Amino acid sequence: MTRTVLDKEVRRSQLIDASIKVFATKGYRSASITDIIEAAGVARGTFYLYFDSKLDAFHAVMDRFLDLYKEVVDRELARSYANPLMIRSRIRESLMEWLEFFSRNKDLAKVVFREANAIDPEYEQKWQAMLEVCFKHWTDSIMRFQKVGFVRKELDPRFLNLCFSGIMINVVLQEVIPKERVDLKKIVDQWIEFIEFGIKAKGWLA
Amino acid sequence: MTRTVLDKEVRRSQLIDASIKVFATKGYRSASITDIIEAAGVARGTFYLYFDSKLDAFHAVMDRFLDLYKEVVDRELARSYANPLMIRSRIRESLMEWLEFFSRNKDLAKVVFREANAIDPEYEQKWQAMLEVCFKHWTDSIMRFQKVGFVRKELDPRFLNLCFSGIMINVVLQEVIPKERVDLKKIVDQWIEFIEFGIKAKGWLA
Amino acid sequence: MTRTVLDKEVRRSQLIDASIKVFATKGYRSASITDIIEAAGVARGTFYLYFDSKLDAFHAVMDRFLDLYKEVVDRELARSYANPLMIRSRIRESLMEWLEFFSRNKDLAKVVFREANAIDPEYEQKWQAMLEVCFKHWTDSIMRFQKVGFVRKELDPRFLNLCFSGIMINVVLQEVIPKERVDLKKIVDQWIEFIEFGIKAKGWLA
Amino acid sequence: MTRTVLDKEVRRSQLIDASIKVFATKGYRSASITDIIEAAGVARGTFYLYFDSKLDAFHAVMDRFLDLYKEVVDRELARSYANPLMIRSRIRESLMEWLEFFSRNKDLAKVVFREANAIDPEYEQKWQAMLEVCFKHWTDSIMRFQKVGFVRKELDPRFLNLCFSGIMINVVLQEVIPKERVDLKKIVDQWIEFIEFGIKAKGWLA
DNA sequence: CATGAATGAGGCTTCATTCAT
DNA sequence: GATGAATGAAGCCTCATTCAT
Repeated sequence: MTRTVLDKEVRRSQLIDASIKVFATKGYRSASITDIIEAAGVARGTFYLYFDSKLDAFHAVMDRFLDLYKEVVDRELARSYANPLMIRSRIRESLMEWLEFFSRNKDLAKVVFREANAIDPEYEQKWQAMLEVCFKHWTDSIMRFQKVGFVRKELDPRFLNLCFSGIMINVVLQEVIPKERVDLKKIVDQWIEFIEFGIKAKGWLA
Repeated sequence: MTRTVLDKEVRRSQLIDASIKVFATKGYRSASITDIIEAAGVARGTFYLYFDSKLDAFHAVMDRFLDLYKEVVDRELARSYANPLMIRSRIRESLMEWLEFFSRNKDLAKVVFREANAIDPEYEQKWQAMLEVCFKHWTDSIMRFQKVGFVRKELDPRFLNLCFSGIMINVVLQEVIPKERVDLKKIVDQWIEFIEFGIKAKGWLA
Repeated sequence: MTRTVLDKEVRRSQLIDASIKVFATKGYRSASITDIIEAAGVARGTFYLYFDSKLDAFHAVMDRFLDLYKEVVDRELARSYANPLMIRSRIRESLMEWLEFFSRNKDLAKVVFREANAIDPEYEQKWQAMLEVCFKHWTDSIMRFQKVGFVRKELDPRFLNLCFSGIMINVVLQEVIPKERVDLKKIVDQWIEFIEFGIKAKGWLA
Repeated sequence: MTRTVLDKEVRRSQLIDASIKVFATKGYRSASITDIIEAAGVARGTFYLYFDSKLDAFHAVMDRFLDLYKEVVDRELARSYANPLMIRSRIRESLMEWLEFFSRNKDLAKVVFREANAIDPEYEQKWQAMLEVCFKHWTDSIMRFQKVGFVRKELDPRFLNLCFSGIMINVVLQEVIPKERVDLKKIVDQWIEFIEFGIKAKGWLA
């Protein structure tokens, strides 16, 4: 009907936005092209002008996520952990930043965390690659902290990473995303409290 | 084709088995009835003799899971935590049992943990009910341990639960399921070590 | 489950009864074997012990109808129309008897009249044959009445037959079958009044 | 395949045409979407672009019929019956027009008259509504003629209507539709002759 | 570039019929 | 004979993708 000519990148971005929203709401498999083009206010054919397929749009969504993700990682890498006295506050800052990042991009986080486990033969491969990118950074950090002496050496970094990412995913999915307003600071407090000292009460025998 | 008449319960069980395998491999949405009946070596109509629909088969899979799950819970509840000196070893036992349970039922675990987050309006309701059943028990345990004095009172049980279940899901999904042979004992050791004392090295300043 | 051994003819008749009821309620196409065996309280396999197929059962139903139909025809043929003075009352009797017949066998009538027009490639042929049997008798009667001089010779017997059967079908379908209690005598009165003298008022000009 | 883009209304009309033909040949229940799309020379998906379901297509067919039907009714209502001397010729005209209408739209007539009695829970409601529309007009006419004095007052209009519609249906179904060329005028002559004066020969005693 | 009608593979489900028990 | 589990062809419908305009 009314046809609007937009800058290619703008239109593409607009389509990715719509895809994110739709994938977040319905999940990759249940989402239909119709959903996406309706959300984007665009004709069917237009979708295929910017993506080769539904899967391709999904890839674009993940790439979008990766880009944003990397930004956070870069900021984190820029932070200096040289001063041992500041390590704890730095970790707190980092955690906060991640939570804020996921909180800012709820729909995107929804897609990524939800589809992450939803085995879909179609995008399996891309997923694995993406997860690797995401989690490599975390494992690296842990190992660095062990070298510095902040984290106990008897803990397996890979296992710790499983714990941390599991917590992150669960917290984001169950707390951050569903609630309108969350006190991220409180979450971080609990988080730090738990991972730093564990659950065991001080006085406990043995 | 050759036709084999089986006991109703046996056939039903065989179909559930096939469903579990297929759902584990492809996910609920991607799985087709064709996949299931091929996995079960059964004619199309036979499937509908035992289930009203694909969703119904999925429900049956979840019920199967719940039944097995409850067995573990029951065994756990039977265990006495009266003696404070034994609490740690009891927790170790419990953890081990859960890991063994998921390890024994890898496909089932795959389905449950993966679809758990996959937003599917179709089975949303059943899921919520199921998850509640599953996680209520964990939160209860944590609170009990706090009363006894084993777990620090300043930790929010609900948050701890998020952490524990996140860890469990991630560990099962990334370690237990994909690997042919896993040293569950080693995992439990790390696990206990981490959650009991946290990550922080003893001598660390501040 | 409980198996009852019955005389072959009895069981067959019981199945035909059930078929009639089901076909009357749902129509041939919508009726399922399941409907029939449930109505008959018989196992699936048993149905195929007595009929080759659903169509075969339908044929049996029609044969049942034809048999009953012929009985009425035979009784009618037995009636003498020799005395011209009695022709009108004889016709009245005949009409009454037909209406009573259809009234007695409502379900059967429903099936026959409804499916009569519902073109189903499956039973087309049998239908045509059946209709011919049914209506031949009527045309014969009309022609006989023309010979006797009761019916005007300028009326085409075939056309008259179309009229009569159309009226019969419509009256049975719309009046006799749906109503719990019908005053058949009243219907016959109107009927005779109409076909004997037509609609035109006596005094009407031209 | 080769793809032809048509005006939406044209394509829809083409699909209704195909539906009419298929429903006329096989009946609603036996007709399959495959039949219809083959008759229309269109892909499966195209059908669902224009109808929600098979039932929806059937509704469209009925609506098509109703539209045409109403046209005839309107023309009839426009005709004046004021002059008593012309009533007979007016009725003849009317009858002729109806026959011509059904003759022009044989397939449509087939569908309507045949499915009219076919009990199908699916379209029951729409049918009843449609039949009411169709037959109300006829009963009204009869009553008007009684008031004018043309039709005998002792005849029940409702019953007469059953007779007339029964005749119409039967004549159309058995004479007009199956025969390649029918002399409609002859039919109307016989028809008028019969309903006006009835069957009884003048001289007949009593 | 944009549009949206058209396509057809493939998914879910029904149900007449068969056959092992 | 009777039973009912098993079969699979065939029906309805969806939806990712294509392509004429």
